[in-house]
Amino acid sequence: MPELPEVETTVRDLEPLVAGRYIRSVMVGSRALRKPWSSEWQHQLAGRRVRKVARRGKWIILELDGDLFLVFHLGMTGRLLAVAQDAVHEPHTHIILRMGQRRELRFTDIRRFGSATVIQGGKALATFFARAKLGPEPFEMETAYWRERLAATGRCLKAVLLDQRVVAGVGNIYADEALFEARLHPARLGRSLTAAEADRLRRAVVTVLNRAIKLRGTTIRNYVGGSGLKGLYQEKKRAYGRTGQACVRCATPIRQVRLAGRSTHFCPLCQEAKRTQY
DNA sequence: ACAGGATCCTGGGGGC
DNA sequence: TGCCCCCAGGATCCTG
Repeated sequence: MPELPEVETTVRDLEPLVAGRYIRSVMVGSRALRKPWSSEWQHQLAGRRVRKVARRGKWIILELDGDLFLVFHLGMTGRLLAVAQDAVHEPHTHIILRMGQRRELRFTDIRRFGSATVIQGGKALATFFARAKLGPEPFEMETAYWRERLAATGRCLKAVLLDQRVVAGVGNIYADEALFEARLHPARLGRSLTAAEADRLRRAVVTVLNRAIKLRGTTIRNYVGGSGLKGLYQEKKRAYGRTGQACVRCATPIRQVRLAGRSTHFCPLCQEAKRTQY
C-alpha cells in the first residue's frame, strides 16, 4: 500500500506523538513478518527514549537513545499507529511498543509483507540501506544523475520509476501519476528520452509526491496515517485506478495495461508514445 | 541486463 | 449463500 507520501505522512503524524517518549516494553506476536524478529530486540528496546522519527524511501526509522534504530517497512498493508493503551485491539497487530502516558505504538499488517528490524549504530544503518542499494530521495535527486540513469537503461519508464535502487519511494500509484503529469508514455524506454524529457519526468515525480504529501497520501483500502487519519489524494488521482474514465486533460478514456508486472494506467492521447518519441 | 513469472500473505469483489 | 478466480500502495528470487 504505502509509498513515499503515505510513509512521510505516518512519520509526520508519529513524530509529535512519540518523540521524547520512552519505550516501556515491547510485545511481539507469534506470526512471522518478512524479516525474522530476534528475541533479544525486545530487551534492547525496553527503556529507550525515542529521539526522532525519520523516513528514508519507504522505510520508517525510529531513532532511539544509545545509537539504536528501529526500522519499519509497511509492505502492502502495514500500518504504524500511535493510540491510547486502551484503544480497540485491531486484528493483525504484530508489534506493540508500550510507551509512557498510557500510549502505544502499534504495528499492524494484514498480509505480513512488512518488516521490523532493530539496528545498532548509525554505521550499521547506513550499511543496511547501502546493501539494499537504495537510491536517492526524489527531492534530492540530481538532474545529471537522473539523466544518466535513464540514458543507461533499455527498461521502460514504469520499471525505472518502480526500481528503488534508482530512486527511493515511488510505487505503483505515483509512478503512473508522475508519468501522466510529465505526459510521458509508461512504455517509453529510459534511453529514448531527451534530456528535456528526463528533466520533465524528474520534476513531475517531485510535484506529484509533494501534492500527495499535502493531501496525506492515498487511501484506497487500508492505509491510514500515524494518527489514524485517512489520505485524500485518491480524490485527485488523474491516471491510477481511472481505467475507462475520461482523461482530465483531453477526455480520452484512460487505458490500463500490464507493465513491469504491475497494472499501469495512462492516457493514450496525452501520453502517446509516438508524439513524444523522436 | 532485463523481462516475466512465481512467491510471500490476507481479504475483498465480481461472476456464476 | 457459497465457491472460485482475480486483484491489490511491495520486494525478492528464479528462469530464460
